[in-house]
Amino acid sequence: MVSLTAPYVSGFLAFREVPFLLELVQQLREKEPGLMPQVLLVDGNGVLHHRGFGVACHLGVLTDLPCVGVAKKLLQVDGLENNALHKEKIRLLQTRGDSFPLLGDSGTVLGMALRSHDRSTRPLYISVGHRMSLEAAVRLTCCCCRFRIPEPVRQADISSREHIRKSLGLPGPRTLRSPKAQRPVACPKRDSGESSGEGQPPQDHSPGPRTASRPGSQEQAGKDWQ
DNA sequence: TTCAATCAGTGCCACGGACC
DNA sequence: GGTCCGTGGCACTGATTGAA
Repeated sequence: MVSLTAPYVSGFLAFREVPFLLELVQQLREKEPGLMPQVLLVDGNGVLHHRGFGVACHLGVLTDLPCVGVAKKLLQVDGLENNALHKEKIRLLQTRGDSFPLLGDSGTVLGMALRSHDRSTRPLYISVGHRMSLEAAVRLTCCCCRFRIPEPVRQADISSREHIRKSLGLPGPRTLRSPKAQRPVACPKRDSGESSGEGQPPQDHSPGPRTASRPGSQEQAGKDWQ
């Protein structure tokens, strides 16, 4: 379990999470070199980013491993918008493996929208992170999909949530899905009062807002799935 | 200048539906 | 009928914008 001290800033996810991911990759390289992944699937964007250098690029460059950015929502950069035309293109994705390029106003293809599962109507947004072509990234991601989310990312997400629950002593999933009161109030709004009240999760784990650190969300990706 | 509303990106969770 | 998964919605952040 790691504690994220850097605040979340939209578009700067890499600065918040990459140091921890890099450390884990380095630990793996030293202690279990046989388990080193050949490719990293990152829950985030690569070149599909405001500055063309998202978290997948950061991690790929620092680890020198091939890296793919897999986003679940469209990052609206370089003229890319989740508008009616985009939704129409999504609608035309009929079966698993169908995709269309994400062409920015600058004329460059920033990534691909991929239908990863027959039952899924929402695409994944694949972008190049490091040392990999877009076509290979799309093929690899598609091959990793049992469901909509690539299995490495999905398993990492499930494992991290379970780890958090155990660490915080929270009940398992779907056992205490109480109404909003149970939702952790990370940081009360400006003048909403300091009365945090009960029903709050333990505070010592989280130095800042959005503290529920998600250890191993991305880093697990490469470890478990090769 | 201050405050409220809005925006975009992200994480979390309840709900509905598919599958066994 | 129970379990599992995807989707949509809500809450959070900082930035931006417009009104008072």
